[in-house]
Amino acid sequence: MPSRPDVRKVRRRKIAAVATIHDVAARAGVSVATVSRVLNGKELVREETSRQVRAAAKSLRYVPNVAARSLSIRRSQTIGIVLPDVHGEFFSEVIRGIDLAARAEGYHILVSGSHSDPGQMLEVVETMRGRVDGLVVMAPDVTIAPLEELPKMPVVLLNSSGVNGDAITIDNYGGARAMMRHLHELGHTRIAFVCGPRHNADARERLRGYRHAMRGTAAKSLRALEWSGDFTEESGFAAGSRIAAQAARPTAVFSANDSMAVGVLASLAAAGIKVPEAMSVVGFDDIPIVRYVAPPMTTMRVDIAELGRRAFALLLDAITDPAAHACRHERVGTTLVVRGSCMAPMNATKVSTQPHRAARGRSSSLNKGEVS
Amino acid sequence: MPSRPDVRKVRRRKIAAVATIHDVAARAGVSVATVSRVLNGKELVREETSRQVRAAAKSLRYVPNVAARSLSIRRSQTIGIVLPDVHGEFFSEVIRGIDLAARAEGYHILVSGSHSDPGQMLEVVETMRGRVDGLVVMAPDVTIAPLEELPKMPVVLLNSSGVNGDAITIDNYGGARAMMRHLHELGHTRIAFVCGPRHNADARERLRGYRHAMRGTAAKSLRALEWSGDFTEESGFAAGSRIAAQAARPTAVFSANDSMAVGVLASLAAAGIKVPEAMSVVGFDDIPIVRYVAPPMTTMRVDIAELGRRAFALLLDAITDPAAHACRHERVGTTLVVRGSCMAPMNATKVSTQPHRAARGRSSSLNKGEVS
DNA sequence: CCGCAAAATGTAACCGTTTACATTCGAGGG
DNA sequence: CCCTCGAATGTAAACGGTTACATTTTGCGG
Repeated sequence: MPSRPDVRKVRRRKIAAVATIHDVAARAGVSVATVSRVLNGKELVREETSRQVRAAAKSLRYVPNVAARSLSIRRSQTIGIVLPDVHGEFFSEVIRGIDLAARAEGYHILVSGSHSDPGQMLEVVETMRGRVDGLVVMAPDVTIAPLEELPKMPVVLLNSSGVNGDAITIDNYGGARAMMRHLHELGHTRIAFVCGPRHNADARERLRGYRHAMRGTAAKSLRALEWSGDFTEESGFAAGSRIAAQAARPTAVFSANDSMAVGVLASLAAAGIKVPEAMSVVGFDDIPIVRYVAPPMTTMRVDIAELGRRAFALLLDAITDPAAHACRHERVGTTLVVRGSCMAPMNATKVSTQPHRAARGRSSSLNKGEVS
Repeated sequence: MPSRPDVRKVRRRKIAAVATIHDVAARAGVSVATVSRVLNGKELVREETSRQVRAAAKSLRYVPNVAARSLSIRRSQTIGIVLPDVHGEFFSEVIRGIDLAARAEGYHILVSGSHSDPGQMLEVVETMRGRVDGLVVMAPDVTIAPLEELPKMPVVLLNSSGVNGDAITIDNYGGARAMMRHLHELGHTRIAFVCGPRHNADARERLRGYRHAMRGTAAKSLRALEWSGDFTEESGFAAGSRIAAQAARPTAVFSANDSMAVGVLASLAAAGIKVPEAMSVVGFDDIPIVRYVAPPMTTMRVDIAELGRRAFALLLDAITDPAAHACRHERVGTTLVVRGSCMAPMNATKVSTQPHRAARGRSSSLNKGEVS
């Protein structure tokens, strides 16, 4: 059966609609090794040969087969991003930041979202094995523990409480303290707080910052000023409604994130409570929309895209040299953005009229007034 | 040199930290073919053997190497999503919709955003070749023409004007008509329109719907009622400010998307014009935030996640059977969501008090009042 | 007990690269 | 003119699966 091989060859060639490195080699009159060398630009090749190869590749519209390449070099030039339920501007900003940074380095990104429980997340991570060189995992409310089982794959955690690996977090505590300082300086003492999800790391830190700041004030029954929420507009609306219905209202409401603050604003409007005259409202994150609610909202800006950028940078370092890579925990700062949603309470004297200093720590800086 | 091969073998085995199909085969005492058969569940294997193989795989924590698999079967089980500059809730919703649908079918998604010009997009698409089995391309303002060059890769266009391939679009025209009908029935005749980007397909269709509806009215100098915008809050704010400054103001403003409508709302608030008493404002898209602005906004809902889902379904069909696949152009409907941002103009009589019918065509339906 | 089809399993080619090592080429020194 | 030594290039073995085809078992009627 000397004809069998030929039959196969022919069939294969027909199926292969795209040129392979062999076709390029044949066309250029060189070997596949040379083609590979030219195209990867690593080793010595005569200029003349190089030109011919490049010409052949172009004329055949040759594009290397990525699967074969990854198989051979054991790298996929792709990183995975695993997110909890993807929605809202926060996540899309993170993706955007990573995407930009990754593309600049020739990396692709594989995205998977909508994971509420660790089990499902782990499953997805499993299916990503071999497909990605590293992972950015955003799991603000699950422990990292299950991820530890992953074999030899660089992972960067976003906004997680895990401390054993690479991680990038927002300076939530510092930001919350800075916001409280701002409110205090305006003269507020009865400040309510709308909490985020109980198991969310960001939410917890913001709450911690709030509580720390409240400790020094004269307000009694502090817990009575805290309202539960889950980072959604709805929950903010609900909390705001309850606050509005109170007899002795606080003079300011600090919401653990902007989405809830928007909900608070809507509920106060519905209750006929004027903002900021009757009550000040502030948020956290500086999502784009808060600039356009009425009144424009004072908030702590978090540079989310920067978060993504830094995460990729860290991951890339871990990927390129796993041995030399030292685990790091970076923190991105926050910036106070003052808009129209707060003012000094009606019958209270301002504590201080001079501009307050930048928030404690290098990671928080101050920015009065609208930013571009 | 009989020892060379051995040296290699040993080195390889050390490097290979993860088990391969050969390891599983050895452990189970069968051939690799059998392991492959068991794991893919396609062909006949004795139950007993199957059990052993599965046990061996589990004990070795075997995970197939995707690169090898793609190389062999010429499929990557991955689809690519190419978007223009990724930001805002719209894009994250699209991704979410596709992600959910894709995961259910065992597909992964490779995302690339932030492409403003066709050239850059084409470049990205090129680097995705071989990495993905198909593409969802969202290019509302570039022609499909350059994408035609792509060799044999299924592509589904989102919100594009190209008509030659698979595509999914929003029923922008029908939605705009339905919204205008709503405004007319409230008694509005002088209705301003804030346009989207000039080359954006969605924006154009919405404008077309608006213009068609205005044709029948008594309003003269129709173009004077149209204001330019680019889908951003800023541009909406700017347009709103100019409208507010006019002598003879319109009684309603129809914004080509919600983001701009939010900007319009903010500008009217700043100008002291009450909404909806002095002026009605409506948008398009029903992004989550518009429920929480003051007043809550009336808008045309677009089920964006559904858009993503449908896009994936179409793509999957094209991928699984390219030959039998017939190019389709699907359209997703819109739904009127009435909230508090519009009412009958002050000194005008309502044209009709009876509830209007569903928008013309099966793709638009009517929904009065808040939806869940 | 034999023969034989069907079922189960094994063998090895192939997918398209990369790359260690082998080979060839050409120039300069002896 | 031969030898040596780099530089340039070629050869072929991986990478880890899938699968067509070959081979071995099984089950069963005769």
